[in-house]
Amino acid sequence: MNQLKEDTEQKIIQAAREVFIEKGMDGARMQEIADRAGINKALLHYYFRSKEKMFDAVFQDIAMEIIPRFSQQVKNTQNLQEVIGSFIEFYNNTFRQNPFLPQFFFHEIWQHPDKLAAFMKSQDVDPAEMLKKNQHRIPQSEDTEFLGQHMIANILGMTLFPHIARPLFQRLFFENSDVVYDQFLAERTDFLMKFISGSIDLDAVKFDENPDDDF
Amino acid sequence: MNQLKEDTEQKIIQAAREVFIEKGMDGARMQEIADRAGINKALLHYYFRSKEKMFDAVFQDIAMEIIPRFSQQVKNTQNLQEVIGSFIEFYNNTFRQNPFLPQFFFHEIWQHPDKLAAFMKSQDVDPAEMLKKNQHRIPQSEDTEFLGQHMIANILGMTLFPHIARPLFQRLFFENSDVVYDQFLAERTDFLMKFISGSIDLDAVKFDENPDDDF
DNA sequence: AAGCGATTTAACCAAACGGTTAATACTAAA
DNA sequence: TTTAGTATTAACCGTTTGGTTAAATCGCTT
Repeated sequence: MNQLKEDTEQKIIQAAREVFIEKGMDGARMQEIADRAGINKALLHYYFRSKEKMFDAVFQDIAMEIIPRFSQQVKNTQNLQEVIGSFIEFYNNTFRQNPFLPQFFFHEIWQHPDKLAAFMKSQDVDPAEMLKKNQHRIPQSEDTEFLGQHMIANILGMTLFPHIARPLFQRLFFENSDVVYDQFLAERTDFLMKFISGSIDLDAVKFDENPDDDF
Repeated sequence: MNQLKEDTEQKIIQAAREVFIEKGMDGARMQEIADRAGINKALLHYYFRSKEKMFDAVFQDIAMEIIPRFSQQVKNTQNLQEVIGSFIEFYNNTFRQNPFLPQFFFHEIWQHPDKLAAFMKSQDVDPAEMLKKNQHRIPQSEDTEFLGQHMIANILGMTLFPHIARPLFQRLFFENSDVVYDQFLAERTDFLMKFISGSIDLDAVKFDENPDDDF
């Protein structure tokens, strides 16, 4: 009985997860979640009292799955190269399996930033503190006091972008081919590592002086 | 009369724009749009037949405002440095004024990618073609045939990220201070230009070997 | 097999939603 | 000032929505 209960709860969470991620909190319908879970709609309210509470549970479920796994992966690395490498690989794997996930997270970032930040704190995930701890190892720049923040933004941005913009980017630059895009993503880890360590010569890159090109 | 008509139409579009951007297509309510425009709800259907058509109009309105302005700004530049510079500046300005805009675009990217791609084509905005035109000026790499795509992803990612993740990023790394974050954004153009041209020495950046740090 | 709490369902509900209608107010031309 | 078309509104409508309820079913204990 207890086993069955856990079972249904998991079926519901799984279905809710799919729908919430694909459609967003507002676009999701309780009926569709019930249908996908293969149960009656009233059961949703039996397990989770309201749509909002259900969404929170789903979010927690997802975050608990992603954040600690990522956190541990980073912990086991020591220099920047390693961090970046495992970081990019982690995201490539995660998002290839769950394409809607980034959009889902960004929606939360904008609609409930405090809740999200509080959740991270509650899980002892505190990037700022980690930055502070390593401040003395980051070279001082006369240009900025935010070198660490800039670099984190760079790495996150470059890693995430091909995933969060995939549908458009794939259409614009890869003839909408999944295969080619996956190839592009696969070689990206190496490319970024080289790019970040400054070994790619960009002075050679010049744009056409012909002014009639679009974009 | 014609003047008044244009007036109300603009009032509606303006209000709809706000609500759609803040709440998304699904989260937006026709009543709220009417309220913000200071008119009766039925008028919305008088000008735009349905919610969906109204959303399309709003989207077109926004896209027509952003894309050509950006397109022109890029056209007037010749080398990569200039492109990147004007590009970053453009986004910093645009998104500081419309913080919800990136989220809005990404939602469209995932929910209606074909519509978006078609719209760009209809506006003669074709980044792929521009890339092809300049292919011979991009250095050939033995590692990848997608150097151009990688670089565009890098620049877009690094530029956009601090905007699309702002609520969380600002809380985690800037004690949620608008002033400090704006300062961070302001110095970012310079930082990125230097970073991209490879003049920032990252070999000096090493992470602490102490394994008990979070993140 | 009877009893009992936990689980599941069909039927229902009030509120909110996008959209319609019919009547009114406005504007400009005659 | 009448008239005709446009713009605007109040009231209404059917549907969908998240949520409730009361009854049925299941699984276990005695």
